[in-house]
Amino acid sequence: MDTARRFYVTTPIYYVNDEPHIGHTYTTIVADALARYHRLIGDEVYFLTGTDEHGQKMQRAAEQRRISPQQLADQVVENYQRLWPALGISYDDFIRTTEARHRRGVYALFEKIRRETPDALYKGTYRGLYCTGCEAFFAPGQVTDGVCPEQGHPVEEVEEESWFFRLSAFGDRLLELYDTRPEFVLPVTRRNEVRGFVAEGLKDLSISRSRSQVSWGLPFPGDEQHVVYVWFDALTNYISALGYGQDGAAPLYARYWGEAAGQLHLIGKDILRFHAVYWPAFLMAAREPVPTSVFAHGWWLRDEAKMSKTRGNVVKPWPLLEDFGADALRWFLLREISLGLDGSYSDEALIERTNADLSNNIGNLFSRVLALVARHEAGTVPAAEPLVDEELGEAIEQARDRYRSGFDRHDPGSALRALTEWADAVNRYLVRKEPWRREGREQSCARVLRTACEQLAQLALRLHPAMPQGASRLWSSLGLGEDPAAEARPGQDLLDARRWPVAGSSVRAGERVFPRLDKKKLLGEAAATGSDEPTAGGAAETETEETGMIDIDTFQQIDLRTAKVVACEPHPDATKLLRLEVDLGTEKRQLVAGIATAYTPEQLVGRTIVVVANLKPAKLRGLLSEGMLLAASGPDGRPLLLSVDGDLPPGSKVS
RNA sequence: GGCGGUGUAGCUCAGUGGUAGAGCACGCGGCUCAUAACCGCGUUGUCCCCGGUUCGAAUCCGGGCACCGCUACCA
Repeated sequence: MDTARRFYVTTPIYYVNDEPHIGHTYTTIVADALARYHRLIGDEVYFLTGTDEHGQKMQRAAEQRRISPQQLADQVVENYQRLWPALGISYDDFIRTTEARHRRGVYALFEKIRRETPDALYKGTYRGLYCTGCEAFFAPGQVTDGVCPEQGHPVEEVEEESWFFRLSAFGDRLLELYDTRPEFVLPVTRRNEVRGFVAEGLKDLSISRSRSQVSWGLPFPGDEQHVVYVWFDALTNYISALGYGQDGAAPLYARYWGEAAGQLHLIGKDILRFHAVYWPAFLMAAREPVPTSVFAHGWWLRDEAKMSKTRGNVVKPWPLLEDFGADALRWFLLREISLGLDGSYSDEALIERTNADLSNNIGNLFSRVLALVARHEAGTVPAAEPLVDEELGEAIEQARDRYRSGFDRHDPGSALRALTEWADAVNRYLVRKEPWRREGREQSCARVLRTACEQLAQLALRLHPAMPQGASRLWSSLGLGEDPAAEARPGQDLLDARRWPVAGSSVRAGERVFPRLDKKKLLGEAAATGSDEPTAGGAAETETEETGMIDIDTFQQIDLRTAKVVACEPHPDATKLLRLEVDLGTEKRQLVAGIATAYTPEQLVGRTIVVVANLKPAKLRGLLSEGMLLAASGPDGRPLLLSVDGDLPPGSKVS
C-alpha cells in the first residue's frame, strides 16, 4: 500500500553558455536540501534540474569555434554536470532542451493547446525590439532600460510575422488562481507583485522567432520559417522531463504532475513572471494542471553591491568549493538568509558563520561527547536508560517543531537555526550533568552520555539535508553507518522517532568533522590573489553616501551636449509627452520629453537645447527616447528649457 | 506617479499584542570533557518618526521619512 506523499521539486534550467555562479548554486542547493528533507520524512521525491541549450548566443559561440551548436552544448553542459556532484546535489533527472524527449514534450504541449483552446495560438505581426549592433531581436523581458543585454546597444522597434499566444484572454483566470491558491506564488510579497502586474492587463505573447534571426531552436510546429520562443521551450522542461508527450503512457507525469503530488518550482526573483504568469497560462490553455507553488528567492549581493559581470564581482562556486568545501558553502548559503530575502555574500561572513555554527557549536559538541564515550565507556555507547531533564526536553521539542516548520515553509534558514539551538541545549545539558565527574556516579554518567549520543544522532540526521557529506561523517563517527539517509523509506517519517537506537554502537572519537577555518590565512590569500573586491570603489561610494557630494570624475561621466531641435510633434499615445528629433552634430536622435504642458511643438523647432547624450535609452509610452533634455522646474512644476547664450553648432560639449 | 516590501544592539540579522533576542565583537567570572572550545553574568537599543486602537504595541491601524523591488504619460 502506497501512502507516501509525493514531492516534485525543480530548479530552473540554466543557460549552458553562462558559467555557473553563486545564484545558480544557491537555487540548486536549496532545491537539494528540500529534496533531501522530503526524502527523510518519507515523501516520494523527484528532483529535476537541467540546462537550456537553444538560442542565438549558443549559435554564435559555436560559429566562432567552428563547431555545431550541439557539439558546443555537449561540451559546456559539463560546467553544470561536474559542479553539481561536487556540491552533493542529489537530482533525480537532468534535462537538456536539446534532448529528443524534451522536443516531444514541447510539441505535445503545442498539440494539446491547439486541440483544447484552438484560438489561443494565432499568426500576427510582432513588433519586437531589434538591436542593429547585434543583429538580433530581444524579448521585452531581456531588455533593460532600452538597451540590449548583449552589448548595451540601443534597440529599436521593428515588425515581423510571428506566432502569438493569446495571453490577454487568461488574465481573469490567472487572478482567480492567485486569489484561490495563495501558495501558488511565494513569498506573499512576490504574489502581490505578480497579481498587480496581471491586474493591469496582459498583452498577447509572441511565441516564435524568425528562423532567419534565430536558427538554433525548435522549429515551430507547422511553420518551418519560425522557431519556438525560448520561454515556451524552456518552461516546458518541467513536464517534458516527466515524459509528457512520449509514446504511450507517461508514468512519471501521472505520478508527479497534478493532484497526485505537490510541485515546487524554485526560481530566482528575476524570472518570476515567466513562471507565475506565462507558464500557468500555457498549461491552462492546454487544460493541464498548474503546479502547486512557484517560490522566488532573493539575490545574493556581494558585499552589499549587486553582482554583475560589468562590476566584475560575480562570485563563482568553484573557488569557494576549493577554499571552504561543500559543507561550509552549503551551510552558509542555506543558513545565512531567510525566506525570499536578499543576502550578502562575503568570505568573511562565510568563515564566521561556519566557525560559529559548525566548528564551535555542532562539531565541538560531537567532539566532547565522543571523547567521553571513548575514554570512560570503552568507545561504546552505553545501554543505560536515557535521562532527559525538563530543560533539555523542552528545548528539544521546540527545536523539532522549528526545524520541521522551517522546511515545510521552504525556509531552510529557519530550519537550520533550530539545529544550532538544539546543539546549544545539549551543550548546556552537559554542563548541568557534568558527565566528566565520574567518582561514585558512573551509572548516572552513563545515562547522560547515552542521552547525549541520542541527541547527536538526531542532529546528524537533521543535518543531512543541509550537508550530506558532513552529516555522513557525523553519522559514521557515531558508529551508525555510512549515511543517515540510508534509512529513508517512502511512507516512513524518520524525523518522527523520539529515540534512536544508538546503544552499543562503537564510536570514533578524535576526529574534527568541521575544522575551524583560519580567517586570517584565508582572507589574506583571497586579498593576495586579488579575488576579493577592490576596496577603492567601496571607499568612494561611502564618501558619497556621507557627504552627498560627487567628485569631478563622476560628473565627467555625464556627456552633456547641445542639440538643435529639427522636428517635434505630440506623442501619439500621451498627453504630457512630446516627441523630438534633435541634431547632435554627428547624428540625429529621437527624444521623448514630458514638457507638453509647457511648450507646443512649434515653439521648440529650431531651438538649441542641452541634452544628456549618454543616458541609457528608455521607452516612454511606446516610443524610444535616446537621451534626455535638461529643464528646470518652475514653482508651478512646469518645466523651463535650458538654452545656450549665443550660437553654437549642435553637438558642442557642455561642462 | 502607482503598488509592494524593508527599517530591531557597533556589525549581520531573528522575533512578535504582555518584563527587548541570537551570532560576531567587548568586559568579568566559571569549567577544563571538548575544535583558542563550552557555560554563566554583564555593557551597548527612544525595536525609523508622529498619531490612534488597547488594561498593555516594537508587534495591530493611520500618516510621514529612508532604502529596496515591480511598474509607469519622470527626464
